[in-house]
Amino acid sequence: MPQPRNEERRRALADAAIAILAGQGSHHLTHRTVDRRAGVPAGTTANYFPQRDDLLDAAARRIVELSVTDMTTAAAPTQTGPPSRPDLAGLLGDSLFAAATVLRERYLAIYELLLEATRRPRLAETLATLSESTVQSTLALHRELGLGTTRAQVEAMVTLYGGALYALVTGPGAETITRDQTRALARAIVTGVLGD
Amino acid sequence: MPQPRNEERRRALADAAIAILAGQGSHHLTHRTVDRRAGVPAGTTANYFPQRDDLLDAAARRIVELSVTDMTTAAAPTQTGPPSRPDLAGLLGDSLFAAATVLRERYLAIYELLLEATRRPRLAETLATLSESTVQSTLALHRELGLGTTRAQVEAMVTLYGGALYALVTGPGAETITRDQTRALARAIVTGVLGD
DNA sequence: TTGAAGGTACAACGATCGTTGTAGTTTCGC
DNA sequence: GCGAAACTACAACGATCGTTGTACCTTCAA
Repeated sequence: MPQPRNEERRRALADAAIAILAGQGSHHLTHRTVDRRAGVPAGTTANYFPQRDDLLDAAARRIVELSVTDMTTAAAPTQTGPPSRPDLAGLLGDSLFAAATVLRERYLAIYELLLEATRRPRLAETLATLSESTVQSTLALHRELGLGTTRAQVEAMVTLYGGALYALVTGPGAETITRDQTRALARAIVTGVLGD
Repeated sequence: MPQPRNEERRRALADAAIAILAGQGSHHLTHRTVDRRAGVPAGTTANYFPQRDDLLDAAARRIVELSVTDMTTAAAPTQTGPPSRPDLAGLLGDSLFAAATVLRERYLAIYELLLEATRRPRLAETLATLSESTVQSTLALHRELGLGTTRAQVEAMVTLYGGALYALVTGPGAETITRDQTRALARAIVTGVLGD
């Protein structure tokens, strides 16, 4: 066999699916629209992901892959110095800003998929790994910073972070988001959950 | 003319549309599925809301109507005593619990519509009134409680509240939500935004 | 060089979509 | 009562949907 499965093309199709989810919504995510967006002959997507469920799951798995890559590379260059609480809020605020602007498309797709996962156990399972990875990665970061944050606290922060991001990404004026705004939200999240 | 427009039937169709949005998602919201859900002859929904856009907007306007009704009736029986900060967090926590359980269907529909509003200015405008009403009502409540909360603070709290609700409503185990959990989230929101 | 296996392109199925048109029915001003 | 106006039911349009089947092509083990 040439390749067991054409992974490159699978990735391209999944990326096209993500772009459609963010740009047109799950209502317009079909085999044929993915074909057109990816610039492949009609029927290609149906060959790779015969059921619509397969297509949704492929988009979700691609998003998990992208997010995990981002998390591991972002965790790498943290210097070993002892950054304190304000740094944490600043870090979180900048992360929130980036997520709401540069990564807006990806998160719009995530929120589409999360809603769909309400009725699709398979999707829910795939996306659960994303949530778990985020908690794990955040917990590791806090440990690295010498903070004694508990898992429950991290989960609360992740919940509030993801929620605030939803509001930012879907809210009016998604182009008018400022770093001050996201920093204020992050500060509220950090002090609200961690105290002080 | 009998009635200028059959408001009762419009309401029934909008309610059916909301139920479908929450239960099957916007992908399955069609004229015909609304007909079936509402138990009316095929074609009825298309008569009342000829374009799909009209149907989405009708669902959104119905949700605004229901929510505003809830807010005004909930604001009524507040005794004039001076409840303090912990009461506020408790109030918000209980409200969060109710929203995530009894009102879960409505909020699932809202989050579907908010995502759709990203590409439909008309929907965005309708839903903006819901957000504005919530802020206004919350601001009035805080004034009534003798708290000097600013509009920016209320907006931050509403953002975090709506976001936390999204996580609760879409997250795994939507049936395992506890009042302790929502109270803890509410406390974090209140202290995070208001300080202390 | 051959053959099996998987990748690829494309046609086609019935079902459903969004939308429009058109007869019948009901209601109320006159 | 009578007629206009709105409500109602239903048929139908072309387009697209999800899905399946089928030929052709490429690649590599034998």
